[in-house]
Amino acid sequence: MDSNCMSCTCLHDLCLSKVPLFASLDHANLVTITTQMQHKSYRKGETIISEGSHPLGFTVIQHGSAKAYRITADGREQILYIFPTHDYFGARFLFTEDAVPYSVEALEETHVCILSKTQLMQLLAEHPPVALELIEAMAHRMRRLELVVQSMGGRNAEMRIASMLLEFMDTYGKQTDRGIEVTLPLSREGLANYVGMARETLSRKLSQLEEEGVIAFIDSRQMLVKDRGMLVDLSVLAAE
Amino acid sequence: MDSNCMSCTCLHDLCLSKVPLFASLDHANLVTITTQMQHKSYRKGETIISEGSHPLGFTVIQHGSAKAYRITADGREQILYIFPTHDYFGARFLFTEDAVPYSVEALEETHVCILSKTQLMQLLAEHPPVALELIEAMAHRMRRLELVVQSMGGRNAEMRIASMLLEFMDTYGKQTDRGIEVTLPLSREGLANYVGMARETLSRKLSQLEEEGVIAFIDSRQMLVKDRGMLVDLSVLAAE
DNA sequence: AGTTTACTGTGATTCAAATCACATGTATGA
DNA sequence: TCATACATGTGATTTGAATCACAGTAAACT
Repeated sequence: MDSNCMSCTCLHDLCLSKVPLFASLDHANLVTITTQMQHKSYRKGETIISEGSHPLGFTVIQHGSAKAYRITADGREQILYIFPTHDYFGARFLFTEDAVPYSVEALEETHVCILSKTQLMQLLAEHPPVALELIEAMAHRMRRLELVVQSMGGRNAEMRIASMLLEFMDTYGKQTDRGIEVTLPLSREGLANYVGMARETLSRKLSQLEEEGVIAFIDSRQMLVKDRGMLVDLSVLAAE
Repeated sequence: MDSNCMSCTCLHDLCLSKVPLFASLDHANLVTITTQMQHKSYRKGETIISEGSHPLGFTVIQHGSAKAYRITADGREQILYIFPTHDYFGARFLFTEDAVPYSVEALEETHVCILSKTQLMQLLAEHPPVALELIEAMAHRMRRLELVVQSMGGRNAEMRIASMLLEFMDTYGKQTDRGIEVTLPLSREGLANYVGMARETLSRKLSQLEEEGVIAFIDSRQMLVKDRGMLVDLSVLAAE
C-alpha cells in the first residue's frame, strides 16, 4: 500500500519548484510548504484516491503519472485526465463537493506530495499571486475539457482520435531527427477509454492513419507524427 | 446591432449584486465597478462574440440568456454552454488565448455588462476574496464539463439525454404542484446540438421517455419531471 | 388574416461503430 | 525457461443512431 516517505527527495529536490503554479513563491516559502506536505508512494496500478472517498487534498505528482477515471453504469471506464509528472490534481474538487468524483490510479511507480485543504486555502489567502496562477491553470484545464466536449460531440471516430493524438503530441511529443516522437501514456484499451470508443475501432483507425502516412509506429507505445497538418484537419480544431 | 446603453438600469438595479462572484464586495465597490463596465444590448439571434475575434472582456448577463457554440468541421453546431440570467462568461479565455474559442449568441433580448481584462485583473488583485470566488465558480464549471465528457463518452443516446435533462432540471426547474416543472432553454434542434446527436434521435428518445412516464410535456418547451430517480439511473451519475 | 418560414414527429433506409470471435504477439512471474 | 495472463490486430456480424424523406404544426412576418 501507500506509505509515508519522509526520507524521499522532495525537500532536497524541492519538487514544488518545478510546478508552474508555485512559480511566484521564493525559496523560503517553498521549503515551508514542502515540509507541510504529506508524501506518499504508489506502485503501478495502485489507487491514489477512490471515487466517493474523502479528498486527500491538493496533490502534486512529484514523479510518475496517473489517470483519473470513472466506471460508468454500462461498465465502461471513462478516463477523464492523464496527470504527467509535475502535474497536479485535487484543486477542483476541494472547491466543490465533499466526495471525490472520480478515482485516480498510478500508471507507474509514482510519488505524490499532498497539501491539505486548509493548508491550500491558507496558501491562497497569503499569496494572492498563487491564486491567480491557479485560476490560469484551471482556465487551461477548462480549455482542454471544452475541446474534449467538442470532439466527443463529433460524429466520427477519426475526429476524436486525431484530437487525442494532437493533445498527446503537445504534452509528450519530442522533436527528433525522424519527426515528432510521441510516447503514448496508455495502452490501446486505455486510449479507447480516453476517447470513449471500442478498443477495436481505435485500433483499426490508428492502422488506417498509419497506412495514410499521417503517423508511424516505432512500437505500440512510441509514435511518430509525420503529418501534423492532416491531424489538425481531421481534429476538432479544423475550421468549418 | 449592439448599442451602448448608459441609460439602462444597471446602476440603479446594481446588476452585479445578483452575481455570486461579487458577493464579497460592498456597495461602494459595486457602484465603482458598475460604472467602469461597458453595457450592451442584443436582440434574439444576435452574436455577442464571434469565434476567433478579440475577447470583449469578462461579461455578465444582466438580463436574458445566451448560448456558446462552435461550428465543427462537419458543419454541426456544438453547443458548449448555456448562460442564463446573472451568469457570466469570458473569465476563462481572458487567461488563456488571445482569440475567442467559440461564438456566443443571444437566445432572447439580452443585456450584458462587460469588464475589460485590465479591470478584471485589477479587481482580482485588489480583492483577493473575489479571486477565491472565481476559483470556486470555475471549479463548478469544470465539474459540469467533466460530467459532460463522461456522458458524451457513453455509448447510448439515452444516457446523454438523461444527463442533460438532470442538468436543466437543476438550473431551470421549479417545484410546482404537478411536479418539477422545467422550461427548456433550447429548441429540439438546440438540445440535439447540446448533446451532440441528430435532432430526430433526440426527438424519438424524448417521446420514449414520455411514454415510459419518466417525463411529461406541457408544450414543447415546458416539461414535467415525473421520475427523477429513473433519470438519475439512466444518467452518467448512476453507479456501476 | 393569411402567407411564409421555422420547428417537430415519424417512418424507411443506410451506415459507422459496437460487438463477437479468434489468432497472434508480448509481458510477467513462478 | 516455460507457462499463464494480458495486449493487440483483424475478420464477420449485429445494432443503434444518422440520414433521408415527408407530413403536420406552430410561430413570425406583412
